[in-house]
Amino acid sequence: MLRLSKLTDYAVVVLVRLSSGDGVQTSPGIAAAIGIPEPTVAKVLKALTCRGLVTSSRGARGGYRLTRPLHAVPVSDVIAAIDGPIALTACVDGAEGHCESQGLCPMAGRWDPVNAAIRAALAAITLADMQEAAVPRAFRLPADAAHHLSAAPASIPLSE
Amino acid sequence: MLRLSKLTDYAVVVLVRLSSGDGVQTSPGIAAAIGIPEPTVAKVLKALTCRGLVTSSRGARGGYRLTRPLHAVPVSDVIAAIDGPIALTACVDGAEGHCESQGLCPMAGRWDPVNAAIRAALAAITLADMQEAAVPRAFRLPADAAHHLSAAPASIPLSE
DNA sequence: GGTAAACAGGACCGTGGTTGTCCGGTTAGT
DNA sequence: ACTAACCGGACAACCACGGTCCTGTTTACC
Repeated sequence: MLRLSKLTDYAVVVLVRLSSGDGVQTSPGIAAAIGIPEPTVAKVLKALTCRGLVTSSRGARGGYRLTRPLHAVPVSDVIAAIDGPIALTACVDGAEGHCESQGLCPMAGRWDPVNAAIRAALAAITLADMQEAAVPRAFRLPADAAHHLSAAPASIPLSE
Repeated sequence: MLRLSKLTDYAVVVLVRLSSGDGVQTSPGIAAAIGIPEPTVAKVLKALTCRGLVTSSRGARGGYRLTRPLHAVPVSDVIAAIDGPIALTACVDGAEGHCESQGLCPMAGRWDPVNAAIRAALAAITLADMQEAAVPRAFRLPADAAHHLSAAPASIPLSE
């Protein structure tokens, strides 16, 4: 299914949340606002900080702040921050010491154009694009909504 | 890493192999030619047959044959055959009864443009494009090639 | 100066999906 | 009739991801 890590989905939600509000926002505060367990939010924010998408202030009254507005953050950056480099297979660029055993591999490097195409596609979409995209599909709570709430009260699957 | 299933990689190799040679090719024959265990090749071919990318002839002298030339097979078809529908998250199109718990989910449907972009990118690349892509990078056997051969003799990681 | 709030950076398991294999059944040539 | 090959499903081992927790370290406030 070309699976994207769920953490990446969380990251997008967190970043959008961070864009609302002017000051710094704490990890527990964000977690409460978007309904994701705090440790998970913290892990996401940690990764985003490493990649420079957000800045952190330590100590009491600390928190996180966006370094760029949403329209300057391509989705590819978020994915790269959480999932690592964007590549469909590990057989790319800097892959050394693997693959091509006994020279039989007839596909060495063939995925490169595919990877490049996907990278380009993801770089062209910013978080602002995603933010203004189809919201109407949300809030269509089906009849069994209560069932789901009781079934999984703690974790809130966002785009699951 | 935006992981693509390894089976999909195999599928590409299998299809390229099928394009060489005029008649039908048997599953064991293909397996021997590309160095992948036969059961795995059979599983891949099974999925490709279901999606109509190859046709099968049963019985003795049976085998598989391409239904389309490589330049008419977009990568998206191969991925869809093995990995299922192309979507970064399960929160798409026909996803029902999940997600949007208690209406908190602020990102419902936001991944749709991203999915569409990736689908378009993958549909624009055919197996012929991949076939004629960078072969030179192959056969650059490093010094420790022998080590790898002895380390993993049975399975041959193609684009791993 | 002390305390509390918040980030930093690990380590830690449970779970689910993928991988790879195997088996019996069916079809069609020889 | 026999054999070669596909068909369909089931099954175990493995690995990565998801989620949690714990121990520092930093900083603001009392």
